[in-house]
Amino acid sequence: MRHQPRRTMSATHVVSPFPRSNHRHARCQAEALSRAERACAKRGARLTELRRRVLELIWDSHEPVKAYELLDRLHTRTRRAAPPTVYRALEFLCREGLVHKIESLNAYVGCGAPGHASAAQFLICRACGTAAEIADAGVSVRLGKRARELNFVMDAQTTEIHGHCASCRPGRTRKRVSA
Amino acid sequence: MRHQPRRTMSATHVVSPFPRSNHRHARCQAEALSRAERACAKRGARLTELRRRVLELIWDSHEPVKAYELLDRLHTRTRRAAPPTVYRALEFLCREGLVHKIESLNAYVGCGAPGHASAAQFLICRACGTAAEIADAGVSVRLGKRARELNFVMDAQTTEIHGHCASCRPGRTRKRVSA
DNA sequence: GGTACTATGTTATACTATAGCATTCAGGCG
DNA sequence: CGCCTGAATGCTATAGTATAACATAGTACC
Repeated sequence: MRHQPRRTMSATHVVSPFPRSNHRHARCQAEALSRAERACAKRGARLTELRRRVLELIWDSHEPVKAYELLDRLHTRTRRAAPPTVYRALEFLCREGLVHKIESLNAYVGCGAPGHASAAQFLICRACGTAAEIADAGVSVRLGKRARELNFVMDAQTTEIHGHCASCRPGRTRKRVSA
Repeated sequence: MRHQPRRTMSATHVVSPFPRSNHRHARCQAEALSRAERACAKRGARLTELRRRVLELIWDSHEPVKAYELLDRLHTRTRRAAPPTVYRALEFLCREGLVHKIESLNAYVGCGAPGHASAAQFLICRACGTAAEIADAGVSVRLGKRARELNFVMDAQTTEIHGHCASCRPGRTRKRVSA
């Protein structure tokens, strides 16, 4: 679990920020994998070679990836993977909280804070495709309150925000972050 | 636009409540259609016979409907509709704010308050499938604030909550609402 | 009536996801 | 060790969701 340095503890964590153009993505990806290793070890979940490879492919960038793109990139010299292969790996990774599905895109993105208690919200740039993950407890608590008022028992929430990130604001020269 | 009677004006509207088992759905549906007629008339949008029929089918219940279910129900004695027919109608209805797509279900549900300014949130019951729509300005404003902190320009937000509605709470005899 | 535009029809196909069954692999246990 | 069991993967087929591209028909406006 990674915390941003903040002056005061707040209810909002930026779990996965929009990466700076100069960020060392290799390190970012390696850290994600090692967090995943540790999380699985702790829980006795089996992060097999295949699952690890899929997770690594997902962390190749900060853009949500389609299942069939993963499939294409999974092939070895000898053989080509079939859809259930990747969907099963994705199911595992989502179940273990290592990956989130972005429903509005039918795509998958690595979770910046596996094991994080509260619900996540995503900001997705229409221009560069990058997704940032935040965890604003205020939002989830408030949604929980609204649900309770309707006698609704909430067990999952999905919040996805589309728009333009700082690097892709209209009027700015589009500065696509490579990873 | 329909407001619930409330003691105090609040930032949260229940746009489409979970219907009571005794609610007169025919009236509910008719009102939705007439709201749609008026909204389109005001904006000069053409609510054609086909589009109206699709909207009516969507309002046959408070459960989000799949595009292919609509397709099945659209057939006339003579001919069967093709996918683009229904997808185009759905595109229009969504564009005009008469229908919302529930991304996590790939399904479509009527909007209880076309023309409503702020973003909507949905509560969807896993048991009976019914979806309620609320518009909690607090949630959307807060998300907007979070976005701004990241220099993100938001232009759409999706919030979907899954769980169990009052009629389907565990321990209660499941009381499925017909419409 | 002609023209431009919008809407619908139609065929084909792309994209997303799962069912069902065979095979392989890892770990527990006699 | 060899057997058993359950989990993981391989594999084929198919279900489910959505759009491209082009033809035709309806509508509005002059």
